[in-house]
This record gives sequence, C-alpha cells and structure tokens, in this order.
Amino acid sequence: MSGQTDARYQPQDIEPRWQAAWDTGGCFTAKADPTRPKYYVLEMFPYPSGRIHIGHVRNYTMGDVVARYKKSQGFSVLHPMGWDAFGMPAENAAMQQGGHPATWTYNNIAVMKGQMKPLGLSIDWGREFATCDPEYYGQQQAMFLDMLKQGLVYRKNAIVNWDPVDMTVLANEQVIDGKGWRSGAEVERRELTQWFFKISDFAGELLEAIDTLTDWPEKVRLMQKNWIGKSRGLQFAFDTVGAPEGFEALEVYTTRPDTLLGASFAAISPDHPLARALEGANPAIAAFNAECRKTGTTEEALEKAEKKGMDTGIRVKHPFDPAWEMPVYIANFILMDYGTGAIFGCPAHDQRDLDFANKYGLSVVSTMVPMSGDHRLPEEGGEAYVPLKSETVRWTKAFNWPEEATGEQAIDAAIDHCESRGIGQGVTKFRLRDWGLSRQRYWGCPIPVVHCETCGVVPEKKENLPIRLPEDVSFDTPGNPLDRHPAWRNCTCPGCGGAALRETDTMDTFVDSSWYFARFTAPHASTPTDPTEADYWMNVDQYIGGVEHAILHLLYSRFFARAMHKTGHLPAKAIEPFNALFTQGMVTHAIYQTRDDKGRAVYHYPEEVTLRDGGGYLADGTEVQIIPSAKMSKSKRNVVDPVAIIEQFGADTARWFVLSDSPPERDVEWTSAGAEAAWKHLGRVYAMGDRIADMPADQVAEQPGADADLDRAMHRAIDDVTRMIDGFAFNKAIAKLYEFSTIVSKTKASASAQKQAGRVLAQLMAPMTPHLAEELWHRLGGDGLVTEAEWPKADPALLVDDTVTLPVQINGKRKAQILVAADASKEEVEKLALADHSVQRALGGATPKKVIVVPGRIVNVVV
RNA sequence: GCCCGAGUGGCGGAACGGUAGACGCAGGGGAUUCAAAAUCCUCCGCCCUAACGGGUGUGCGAGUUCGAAUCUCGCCUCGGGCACCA
Repeated sequence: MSGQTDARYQPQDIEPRWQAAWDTGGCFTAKADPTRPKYYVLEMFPYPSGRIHIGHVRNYTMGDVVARYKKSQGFSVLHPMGWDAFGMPAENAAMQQGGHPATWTYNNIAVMKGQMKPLGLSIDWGREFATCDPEYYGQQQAMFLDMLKQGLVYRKNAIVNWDPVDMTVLANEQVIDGKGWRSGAEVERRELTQWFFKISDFAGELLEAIDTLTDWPEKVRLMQKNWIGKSRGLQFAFDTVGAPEGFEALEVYTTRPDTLLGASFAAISPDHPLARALEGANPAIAAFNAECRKTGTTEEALEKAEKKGMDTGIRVKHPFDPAWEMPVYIANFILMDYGTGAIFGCPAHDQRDLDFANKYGLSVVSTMVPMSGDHRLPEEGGEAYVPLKSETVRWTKAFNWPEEATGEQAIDAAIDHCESRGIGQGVTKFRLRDWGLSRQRYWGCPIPVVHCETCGVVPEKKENLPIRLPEDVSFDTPGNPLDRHPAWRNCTCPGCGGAALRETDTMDTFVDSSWYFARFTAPHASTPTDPTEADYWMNVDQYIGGVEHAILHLLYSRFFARAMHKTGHLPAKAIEPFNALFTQGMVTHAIYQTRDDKGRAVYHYPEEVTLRDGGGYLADGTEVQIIPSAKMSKSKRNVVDPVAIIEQFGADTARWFVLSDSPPERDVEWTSAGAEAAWKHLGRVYAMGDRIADMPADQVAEQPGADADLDRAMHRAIDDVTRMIDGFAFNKAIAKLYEFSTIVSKTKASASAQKQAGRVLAQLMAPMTPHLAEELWHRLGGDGLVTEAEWPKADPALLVDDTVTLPVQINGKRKAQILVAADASKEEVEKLALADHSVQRALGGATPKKVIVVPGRIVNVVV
C-alpha cells in the first residue's frame, strides 16, 4: 500500500538524482538554434491559487510528454512556465486575512513552484515570470499605449454590476441571485465610462481565419464561429407615431426581413435611448425599466428571466403600408448591445415573440407554412414555425419571391426588395462585442493614462513606465484602493505639466494572458518582445489547456496577436499564435457524503474513507454515500493532493496514472486503486530492467526465433507508441507500453536482444516516466541521458504480417474466421470463406446471394 | 434560454463504417507461502447450456447500409461556455 513495499523500486531515491542530472546538463534550457527546427509547446499557465491541483499535474504532464518527445526528435524545444498572477482571489484574501495581495500571490507562487518541481517537468525555468511582475505589466502598458495610438483602444459607457451598500463594482460571479455576495444588497446596473479594445474591427477576419486553424478541435472552432456570430440582415427605420421629439424614426435590425409581413409589434431594450427618454414623463415606464435593470448583466440571466414587456403607447408604421400601425413595447429580453437595441416581433416564426404576443394579446400572422404534412398554425394555437433557413417552405406572404423558396432565398430577395424601395439596407452584423478591459480593482495592471482638466485623457509617456501599483494600500473597506490613494492618484499631466489624476481602472486579467506566450520568447527584453526571438520561436506549435477557455481566452489572444502585429510587436506569421490546440478534460473524483442529524450533507476527504466490498466507510464504521466522477472542489472535499501522491508513489507514478486511464480530452477519474496499479507496474518494469541488466552478455536465446520475435514486437511498439503520441492518444500509448513490457518480461531471447528491447522500452517510456526511463537506460548500457537520446525509428519491413485473420459474417453477423495470406486475391478469400465448415454449417445449405470481401478486413456473406 | 461536447461490461476505457469490450482496475479459480502481502498462471459483458454452441448487447426511438458504438433525424441524461471567475 505504500512506496516502501517494494524495497527495490524507490522513486524517492531515483527521481531527485535524475532531476539533478538534467539540471547539471542544462537539458531544458531553450536555445534559439537557427540550424535546427524549433518546437514551442505551451500549457495554459496557472493561476497561483496556493497549491497545485491534480488537474495541473495532468495538464503539465501532457505538455511534458510532447516537449520531451519533440526534443528527442531533434527539435530545439521551448517549454516555459509562468503565473497568471493578477485577479480577484488575491484581493479577497487580503480582505479576509489581511496582508497584501502581492505577498499572498508571491508566496503562493513559491509554494506551487516547489510542488511542481518534483514532477520532473522539462520546463525552462529560466524564462519564468508572473504577470504581476512590474517588468511584465510595464511592457503590457507600453503595448496599451501603442494600441491606443493605433486606434485599437477607446472609451465608451458600459454597464456594470453595482453593489449600492459596498459601493463597489461586482464581477458576475459575485452576484448571487441578483444580490451582492458580501452585502446581500440588491445589485443595480450602473453605467460607467470604460476602456474597450476594438476587437469588433477584427470580427470578420477572426471569423474567416478560423478555417485556417486546422489543428484546433472542431468544437472550439465552431464555438468561436458562433460566438463571433456573423449575420446578414436588413436594417431599416420605422416611422413612429406619438414618440418624443428626436425619435421620429426607430432603427431596427432583423435577420428575418422575409417575415416582415408577419410583424405584429416592435420592441426596444430598456436601455434604448427611447426607453430612457420616456422615463421622465412616465413613472410606470421608469419603474418598469428600473425593474428590468435589476436583472444581472449576463446574457444567461436575461434569457432565463421571465419575458416581460410594457406598452409605450407609441406606434410605428409598417414600412410597406403607412396605415398599418403596430405598438412599441419595451421588453426585458432585448439586448442594447446587439444590433440596434430594437427589433420587430414576428410571433408566427419566433417562439419567444409568440410567447410575448400571447401574453400581451398581440396579433399572430404566419408568412410561411411547411411544404407538406400537418401544420397547426401559430395563430390557431400551434407553436411558432421556425424551419431551417436552408429548408424549402411554402410562402403565404411572400413579397417578391416564388411561393416555394428557402428562407435563404427569401431573405436575399426581401433585402433586394426593401433596398429598391428605399426601405433600409442589407447589412452584415456580428454578435461579437468590443472587449471591455476596465476593472475597478486594485490587483491588476494599471491603465497608463491620466485625466487632465485641460488636456482631457492623456497617455503616459513610455519613459514613465511601468506605472507601478502603490504598495501602501489597505483592503479594510470595499472598493478600489487606488481611488482612495491621493499620493498615487495625483500626478503630473504628461501633456501640459499641470496637475492631473491617474486612471484608477486596471486591466482585465484576460489582457495579461493574451500575450504571455509571446513574452516567453524573450521574457526579459526591454521591449514587449524581441523581434529576433519572436521570429524564431513563434508560433506556439502546441497549446494545451482546458476547454473552458475555448472562447474568451483564445479569442482574445487571437485578437491581441493581430493588435501586436499592427503595433510592431509580433511578426505577421504570428497573427494566429497557436498552430495546434489541444483541450484536455478535468480530473474528477468521487464525493464521499454523509448527512448530519439535520439532514444536511457532510463531505469527507478521500483519506478519511476506507473502501471495501464496493462501499466506503469512515473510521467509526459509518457508511458513506459515494457520488462518482465529480469535478474536484474544496467545498466537496473530493480533492487529492498531488504532493501526497508524489511523496507516496513518486512523480513517475502520478504522471503515468494521469495519462493512462482516460483519453486526454476527456475527464479522468482519480482513483487510489488506479494510482497503485500504476505504481505496481512501474515497479515490475524496474525489476525487469534489473534482471535483464544482470544477464550475462553472452547468454543466447532459449528458444529458436525468440530474438526475431522480440525484434518484431519492438518495432511494432516503436511504431504504435510513436503514432499514439503524435495523435495525442497518451492512454493508448500507455496500453501499448503495457503490452510491450509484458512481451519483454516473457521473452526467451538472448541477452543482447533483451537489453536492446529494454533500452527501447526506456526510450518509449521516457516522455511519460522520465526518471524511471533514465534509470533503465543507464542500467542497460544506454549512452548518456535518455532525455538526450534520439527517438527510435521503426523498420517498416518488420511491421507487415504475411498472414491475416479475417472474420466471416453472414448477413452482418460474425460466424467464423479464416486465416489467409495477406496478399490473397478477393476470389481466393471468397472461396476459402465459403469452404469454411462453420460458414457451411451456418449457411445450412442456403445459396449466398452476394459475397462482399473487404481485403484485409472482413468477408460478409449475404443470403 | 442560447452555443458546444459526452454517454460502450462492476469501473476507467479500446474499436479507418468491417470480429464490440484492446489495455488497465476490480472480482473468481489456481501456484508459491506456516500464514499473509508481494509475485506468477488462468477465467471474466449479460442470458440460456454440463459442454459444443446459441441468443442478446454500445443512453432511448426511428432511419441509411451487405454491415452502424461509429453516419442521419428526433429525444433523454450529464458536462463546458454565455463577454467582470480564471
């Protein structure tokens, strides 16, 4: 049960020894070597929460496998590590326990680095940095200024969650059921002037370039496409009746102009200028809008909220018929950020509009029906009819297209029709909004501008960078300490030299993580990047991280790389910074739960629970409920501490296990049984290596042909493992390594053949279990370090078999199998299959109608 | 609510549209041992059968195909994201 059971395999002894050897050899120092191809492998850097998590172990082990594998293939490898060190948890810790966010953060970094080191990762620690290092964020400020100059940054008003009791801005996760997490006060939406990146300028380009990201997971590409959300539609203005001055027209955007004859109302966002304009004169509208603003700012909250509307009393005229008037509602589900913040409702062909129409007694008019089949019209109580745009339907209210047409055809025709009549124009819009980077918080990168009464908003001078965060701050009151730090806030205007105030907003931490990969190429350069280094190392060849970053982090990084290119900080080839992306799954663990006398759930740590007979028990014999495969979280206590695992079994066991049990893109369930099995296997390999090392060099094969058989198996293993690592199928690579170890342990081959096989086994295992591999390699007479050895190559001639077993099916059901020569013709195979006695019996005298022979695969007899 | 995934033995998982369950765990039987641990050999989806063998089976329901875990459509359940968590 413990690392001491097998006295011979002692990772506690082996692992530090080889780590020291790697350090001495400078094995992992990345060197820009123009004579060699480079390979840049990067795992998403961690937030320094305080302790490493088994998920980190899995993430970094995957990257390490790739890094070591590529190194052995002759690449000059860059495999760096750093810390995503700004963010709210440090401020929360300061509020709860006192102390300074910087102290907390740097302590955490030291602890986590100490926990990561024993894993034996092939990281170039010489390039380490934290995003909260002034050296890093100062360069970020320099880039901000360059981007400001290029027009990539601007200010506008935006809505935030405001806690009226704590007088502070809240993050979405700090709003719980519409209330502030600390104060419990009802959160309000408040408008602030904030900084934005013009990511929307790149919407089309970011969308089109997705097609070039062929080594990204298809699902991530799809998610990004949908997020950017390109749509073509019609933007036009309704003439209003009874609206206040200045609102004679109401601009709306619709992606379904083809359903314009089914319009029954117009709706505007509570944040629409018209809605605001009505507040003064109409207390009911003011109250309604205020109520709407209590909903959180997330799209999710808006979508899930009950759909509500209020009639403004204003009417709009249908663009085709001035006599046709429709009511204008304010509706809580219309987003001010999308389109024009105003829509027309077509209840017959939009379920949400139909629900709304039914609720407020508005008319429902179908404009199309299915080509065939039963159809209950929405106006007669049916559901909204929303066919795919590519589906051909029958139009009952077409205006200039055939009765039978697809939505796409109708939309194009409708836009043409409207444009020709001077009703609006066809426009392309994107769902993607500009990236708000302002945060009203202390622990982030200060935005390097000042506010001057004479000059307005003025960028800092580059020579004044970094604008450092002041250290003498306190967190005993909520809100941004920068706001109440006069010594820091008061400054000189870089423009006129007069008195000015510093910007107190800091940057979203997504900014920090949007370029760290570029900084790793020259982590201590006096400019954001070094052109020579960036040119050599970019792009990241393999990026590895959690799928939870599929949209925001990856999209922001893609934008930032473009912005960095525009400002001269990255070469053109780096505008798509990640050549290949791999998204790994989570590590999960069972939850052990009991109930207290009030029926509340009580959670227990894995080490408090003994498993036997399929059940789990506490020390006092109480049985616990086992909830399998839950995401690890501290509150559920279903966490395993990698440090304890490494102490007990060694890093190689931890590394082997996190790779072995699940495909890397899927979640893996941590089980102590699985970890022990991994440890036992490594112990067997170790013992086998010892035995082979002790064989007299002249010992001959005990069985004729054993050397040749072992050689074939070895080349098969090389081929399999190589392909599996290339394909990121680490679990399958490990299954093949299990098979190959079993073959080596049972072979009757000669000493020289066994030693050779053992060394190859060491090489194939080296990316996963590098310490054990070094030990094996060394004992079996390998030259130098296995870490520095060249990856073995399989001999293709030894991979082909001359005979092959073919299954024979009758009507798709397997009934027999036949052994045939690999190069047998279809006719021969068919003859052999039909002659087989099992096939004869299964046929029972029936005559085959057809025989399908797939060479090398299968025979199917159809009767 | 919207977007994106995933679902295969007791468990983690294998399987270019071609023998479903590789490999590992757990479990059964055996060897070794005074005994146990470790180790080694062996069996192992489910149902029927003494056995040979047969039937059935990849979340559910349809479909395409000589052949579907795999492709299509419709559901169910779970997970990720939804722009201020990182």
